[in-house]
Amino acid sequence: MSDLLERLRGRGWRLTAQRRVIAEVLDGDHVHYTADEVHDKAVSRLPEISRATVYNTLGELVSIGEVLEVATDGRAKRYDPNAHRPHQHLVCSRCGAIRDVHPRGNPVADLPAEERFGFVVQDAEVTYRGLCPNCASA
Amino acid sequence: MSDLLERLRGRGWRLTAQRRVIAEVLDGDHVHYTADEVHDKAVSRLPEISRATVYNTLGELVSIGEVLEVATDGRAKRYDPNAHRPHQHLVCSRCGAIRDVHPRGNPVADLPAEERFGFVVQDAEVTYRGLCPNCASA
DNA sequence: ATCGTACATTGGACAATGTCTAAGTCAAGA
DNA sequence: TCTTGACTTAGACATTGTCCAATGTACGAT
Repeated sequence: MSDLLERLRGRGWRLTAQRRVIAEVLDGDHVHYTADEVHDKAVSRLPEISRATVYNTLGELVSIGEVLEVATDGRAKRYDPNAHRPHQHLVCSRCGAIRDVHPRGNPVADLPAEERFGFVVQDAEVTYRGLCPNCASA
Repeated sequence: MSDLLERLRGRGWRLTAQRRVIAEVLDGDHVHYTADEVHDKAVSRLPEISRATVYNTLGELVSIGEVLEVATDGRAKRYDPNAHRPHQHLVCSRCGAIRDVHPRGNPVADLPAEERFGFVVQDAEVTYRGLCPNCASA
């Protein structure tokens, strides 16, 4: 994620303190914060950053493909900085914990032509559900 | 869906006019309404039905497994009456149209043990994304 | 057939998440 | 350093969902 700011500058983005802080918050593996969580963490580094900026910036990062938007539970969307390497998600149905996972094979290939209804299928998003070690033992 | 009311009675549910109307609205294949869409359609048959009843009833139908809850886009959840036969969803990224589809194989089998992080994996939900015939030709 | 009661429904307040706008601020090129 | 257009801000507003106290009603018991 350290070079995200460089990539953004290459796209003509202005490098503001707000964008720097948001990029820092989104750094790491298995990071899947909601917009408000990103905002909370950003506020602790830059107290006057506004919710609107966080929403705007996340939306822009998603639309240029630097961040993935994940809707695992119909509640708030979560933002995943690991957009450069394809992966899927494993979610605990009890506590909501999320891990990035890499299944074998290509799910799109498993959809037969006669099940495509004339759609141009671009990709597939897989959400595995189960119980995390903590919740399974409780 | 015609026998849904019978199954509900078997579970000790009271058969109210409201529940009957909601069951009627949810009848059919490729039905994926949001709660408010269900409410709108129900209102046209039973004008005084309230939003709270629709939300309550949908929530109960989901918790007993008669209806599936689908979060395809992080907006409103959609409700799928085809809970008895396993299937996945194909969504148009442009207009949001949804079809039920039946891929080959079992996606859970494609997740290697070393990618499970100690989770007890119960099932997998696959969302195929692409363009529907209308949007693809436009 | 009617009655009593536990269950269902209602409306409206509230909560959570997300969007929009007008006005002020600032990064970066000239 | 100046200028300017992009960025940020605060807060109003929109959408989706939840909760609660008051009211209504389905259905077994009488």
